[in-house]
Amino acid sequence: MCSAWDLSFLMRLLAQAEEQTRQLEANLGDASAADHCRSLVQQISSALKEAVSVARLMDSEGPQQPAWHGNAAVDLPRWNSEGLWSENSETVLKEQERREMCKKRKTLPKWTIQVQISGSQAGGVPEDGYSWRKYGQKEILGTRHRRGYYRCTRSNSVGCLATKQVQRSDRDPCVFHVTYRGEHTCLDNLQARLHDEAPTILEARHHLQDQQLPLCPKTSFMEMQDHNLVSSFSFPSTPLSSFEPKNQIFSYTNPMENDHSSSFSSPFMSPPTSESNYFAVSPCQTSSYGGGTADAAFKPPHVEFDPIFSIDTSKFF
DNA sequence: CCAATTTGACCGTC
DNA sequence: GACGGTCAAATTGG
Repeated sequence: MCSAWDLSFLMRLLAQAEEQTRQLEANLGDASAADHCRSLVQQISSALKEAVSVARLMDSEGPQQPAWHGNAAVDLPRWNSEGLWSENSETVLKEQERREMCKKRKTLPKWTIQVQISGSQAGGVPEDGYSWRKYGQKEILGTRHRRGYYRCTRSNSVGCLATKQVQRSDRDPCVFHVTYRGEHTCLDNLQARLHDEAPTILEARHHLQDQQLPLCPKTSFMEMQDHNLVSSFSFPSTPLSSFEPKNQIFSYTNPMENDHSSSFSSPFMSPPTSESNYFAVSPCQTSSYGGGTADAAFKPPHVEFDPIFSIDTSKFF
C-alpha cells in the first residue's frame, strides 16, 4: 500500500540522511572526529537502504486509494417506493453504512506496539503525537486493566479511520500495549508534522518482505528487555508532552495480505533521554479478530526478528 | 456552548 | 451465549 505513512517515512529518512551528510561534511576536517564520521557514514547508509526499501515497496504496489474511499462513491442512497427519500431509508442507509464501516475497519492494517512510560507518568496513557478521542473502554477477559478504545479526532471531519486500543500490561503497569488499526488519512495533520523540523511522531512503516536489512532473531519483548539490546532504530525529537517511551515493540498485521512474512518496522520518536529505545518487528497473528487479545501479538509461536541497524539520533538536529 | 470522556447498551463474530 | 468492538446518551470540563 502506498500511503501517506510510507511517503512520510520516506521523507523523514531522506531528510535524516541529508542532515547526517551535513554533519559529516562539517566533521570531515576534524581528525578527532574520525569515529564520529565513520558512525555517520554507517547511519547514512542505513537510512538510505531503508529509504530504498520503502521506495521499492511503494513503487511495486503503486498508488492506491484507501478502499473505503472507492466504496463510498459507489454506495447509492436508498429511495422508497414513491421515489422519495424516506426517514426509514435514511435509517436503513445509516445502518448499512455502519456495517460497511465495520467491514472496512476489519480490513485495515493492524499493528501492535508496546510502550513503556516512565514512572512519573505511570498514571497516564502514552501519547503518540496524534489527537485521539476515546470512544469506549471495556473489561477484557484475562486482563486486569480495562482496554481503552480511541479514534482519530478527525474521524468525523476528514473521515480518518485510524483507531487505536490501549491496554495496560498486567505484568508491568508502566507498559501499554497499543494496537493501531488503519492509517491516518488526515494528511494535513501529518504534513503539519513534517513541517516541524523536529519531528514529534515518527511512526512509519515498510514491509519486511522488501527489507534488505540484517535481521536477528528474538523471542519476546521481555526477553529483549532483559538482554538490553541496542536501539534498532530511532529518531530525534523534541519532548512530546508526557511521552517518554523506553521500549516500543511492533507487530504488524495486514489482513488484506494474509502473509505473515510481511511485516513492518517503524522508527519511533526518541525523546532526549539517555535511555535507549527499542522496537522489534514481529509477524502478528491475524486470527485475533473476535478472540485474541493484544498480548497475543507478543507471544508469537515463531521466532520474531529485529532489524539490527542502528542510528544514533542523539547527534542529529 | 462545545468538545471530550464515561458508560451502558447494542451488534457481529465465534 | 460469551466476548470484543462500537455507538450514543449522559456527564464533565474548559
